[in-house]
Amino acid sequence: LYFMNTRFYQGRLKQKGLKVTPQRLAIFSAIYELNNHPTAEQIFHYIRKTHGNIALGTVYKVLETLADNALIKKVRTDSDINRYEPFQEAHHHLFDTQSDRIEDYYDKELDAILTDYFRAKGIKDFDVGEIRLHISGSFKR
Amino acid sequence: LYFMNTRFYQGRLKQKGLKVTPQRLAIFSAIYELNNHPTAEQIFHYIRKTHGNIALGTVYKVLETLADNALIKKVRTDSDINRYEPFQEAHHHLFDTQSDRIEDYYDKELDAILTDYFRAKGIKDFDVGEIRLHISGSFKR
DNA sequence: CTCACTGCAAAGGTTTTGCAGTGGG
DNA sequence: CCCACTGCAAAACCTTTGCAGTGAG
Repeated sequence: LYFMNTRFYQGRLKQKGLKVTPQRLAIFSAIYELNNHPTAEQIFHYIRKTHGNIALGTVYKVLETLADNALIKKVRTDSDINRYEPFQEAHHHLFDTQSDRIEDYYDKELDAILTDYFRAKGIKDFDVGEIRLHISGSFKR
Repeated sequence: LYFMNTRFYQGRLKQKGLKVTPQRLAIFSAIYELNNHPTAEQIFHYIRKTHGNIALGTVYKVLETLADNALIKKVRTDSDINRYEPFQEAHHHLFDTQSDRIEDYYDKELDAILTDYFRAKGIKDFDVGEIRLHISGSFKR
């Protein structure tokens, strides 16, 4: 997989005119590697193992930079801690009511239904941009 | 309207076995009166006008109590401040990308489409509970 | 070389907690 | 009357900011 390769991250950063630093590479790749909507703290600890002395403040700054450049996305949850995910094509989220687990949910058919529905019906006084489903429930074990 | 009446709030609190205090009545009713997903701070200031010396800590404690008892609901936004709304039948939210405005969106037809869709198709390894749409876009002026 | 980025520590803003005092049932 | 609730202040928590030093381009 291409995103396992450092060049992937270097390329994405350069495309946006951002400097390629070890910290940015580590944080950017950690979000792909952890792959479960990690918090800043989780990314910080994950990186500490391999990147001795990175600062938590740096993690926050890099996350903000990456989000501002549409390389990652902030995910808000019902708890008060922000989580992060790769910036990828539009998708929905499954939230487990019993734990803090979040999974991505892709469904082209559903997206088509929603797009058609809102295109036909519209919403009074509102221009619809992005539609995301927040689906809460429980994962079967 | 019934919710303009103090008895409405007294009744809801008693149903849940909660003590009826002036602070709880003020906070509970403020959420209905403000009617725009207020923050704890906004509720606090609104109540101060009529309730001299209520404490902000009390506002937070009462909001938690009301939410725990399904009398109100926390609404998480893209900012880091929690907002609150009456607990009412399932609905969706319109988020203005340009401001912090949030509006409720009710649509029985849409809900029927979604319910049918997920009942028929299901989601692998997941029991669907509530589905809420997070619709971002902009309000027409 | 230079300016953007990092590390560190301090500050900021929201929410929670502890505890003595009060009042609702 | 008693225990749950309130007020107040301090603390906790996540996140942001300031600044001197570093390193990517």
